[in-house]
Amino acid sequence: MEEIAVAVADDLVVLRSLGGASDETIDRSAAPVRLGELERAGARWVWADTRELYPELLRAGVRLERCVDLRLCHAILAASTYLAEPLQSSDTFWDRSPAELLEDEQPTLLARPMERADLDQVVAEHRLQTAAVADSPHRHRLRLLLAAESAGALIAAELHHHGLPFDVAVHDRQLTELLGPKPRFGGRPAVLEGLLGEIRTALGQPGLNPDSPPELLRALHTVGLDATSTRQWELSKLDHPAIAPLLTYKKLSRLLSANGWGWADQWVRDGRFRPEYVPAGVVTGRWATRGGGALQIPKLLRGAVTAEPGWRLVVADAAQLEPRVLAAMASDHRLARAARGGDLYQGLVDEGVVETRAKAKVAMLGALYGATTGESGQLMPRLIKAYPRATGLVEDAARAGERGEVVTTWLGRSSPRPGPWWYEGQNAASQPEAGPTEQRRARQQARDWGRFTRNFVVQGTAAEWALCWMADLRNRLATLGPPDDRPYLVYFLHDEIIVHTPDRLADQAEHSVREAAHTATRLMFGDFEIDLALDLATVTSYAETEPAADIAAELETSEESLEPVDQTGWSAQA
DNA sequence: ATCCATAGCGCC
DNA sequence: AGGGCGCTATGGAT
Repeated sequence: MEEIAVAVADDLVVLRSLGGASDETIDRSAAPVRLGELERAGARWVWADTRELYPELLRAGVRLERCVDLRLCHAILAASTYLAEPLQSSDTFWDRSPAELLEDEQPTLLARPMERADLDQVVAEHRLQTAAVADSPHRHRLRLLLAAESAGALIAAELHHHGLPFDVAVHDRQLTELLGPKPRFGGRPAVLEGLLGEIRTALGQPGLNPDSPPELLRALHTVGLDATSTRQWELSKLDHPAIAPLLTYKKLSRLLSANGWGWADQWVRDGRFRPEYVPAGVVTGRWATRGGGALQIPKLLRGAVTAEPGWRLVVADAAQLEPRVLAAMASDHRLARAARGGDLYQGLVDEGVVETRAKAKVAMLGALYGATTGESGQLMPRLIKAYPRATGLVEDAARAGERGEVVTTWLGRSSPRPGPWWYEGQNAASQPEAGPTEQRRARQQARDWGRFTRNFVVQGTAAEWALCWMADLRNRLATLGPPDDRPYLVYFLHDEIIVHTPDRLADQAEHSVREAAHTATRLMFGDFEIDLALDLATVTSYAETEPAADIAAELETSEESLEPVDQTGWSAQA
């Protein structure tokens, strides 16, 4: 496989085969054709930032199979405790994280062009990274992580390029059903207007604006309700005729402002919702998104996500991904046994750890998030007794965070350190003259950071699994059908994917989704027996998955066949 | 007019 | 008094 370094200037693209030496300079407009040729000859692309060039290649119909996104990889390697020596670039160009760069890109008047690396910088950084990884005691894990991260960069661009099929007519119908018809000249829809009247009457405040929390709070006080906030869960405990319409109003008003007609006008074009995906936009390695709030499409509106005629949606999510990943990380065979089958929480009940599924869920999430009080905190001792290895792993991560240390995911993404103020606070509190307030605050801050690091290792490793899953899936799908008529990814959200597939290939797409999950599990955890169960459905509308998934989670356990999987094409295996 | 922090709620 | 986000409206500050 030939590695080709790529640097982008304004109108030019420079290529250098890392096996040879001579550069090739082409017009940017010629890049799709030239890169397409080299791609077919088996190139792997090495560049500073996938976003520099890949979107326009996609627009020109060129899909690439493999790349190294040096900036994303640098961010990992600059922090990873898996490196024997910290990555030392003398070139500060690479110090700027992807997230930082995105800040710059905010659509302002001063929109600066993206900072660019030249070809020598690209080649030097690639050498540096390759050498650093080769020296690492965990080189296999790091190579897998970097391959997955880079594949993610390609996938993110492709997801944006394709967009999620979204039917604005269905969306309009749903909104109309819930809110009343779209107001023709602005203003509130009829249903909201009606609720507003009820609220104002019940509270005796004809001019009340319930969208203003302080104003609403004052109004509640005047009718003798002593609420301390206007949060849903607090309001719902109050007994007053205004409460019911108020809660409905808040829900619908939220829906209107976040995902109403205006939202659809702004974000849906030509039947596709195209958020921008930001790989590693979250410190744990999860992706972020920009635009349209793609991380929070309300379940209420998922019916508007529909396959095109002759196509279907394969919707899959990894059930209870985080506790399963934790079991594998900790080699906790007993937790892995509870995870066998579709429902890990039910597994805890069957193993006699807790009495009900609901308790199992609360206890497990409490362990992952660091709950100390309430029902979850009460259940912790039983969880610790039953699963000392799994709980021990997250406890260790929490303790490390409380000491201000760095923790690292399974494949090698390390946590940031708290800011200087955090260490100063800890230091001050440990002095003999420190006051009780000072000490209490420092302990609080230590525990807060511990909860972050506790969750970091699990959330981050789950994100790695999801990346491996998607990367392998992408390659499998690329082998099905001709380019214009084959399944492709259209959505990703932490542990859930949607594939848009021609009807006739739906079965193969489903199969690929399962196989990719097995591959991801095997690549990350080798022979450790852990079942990463998928909830999977082929549907016409995204909404069809919801009730089924809920019922399945409550009542059933689905069996997964563990078939052997073959070689993967995207990861750097040793 | 524009920036910023906060409250609140949606998702995992 | 549970981890991670994005987004909107509000209201005070500039």
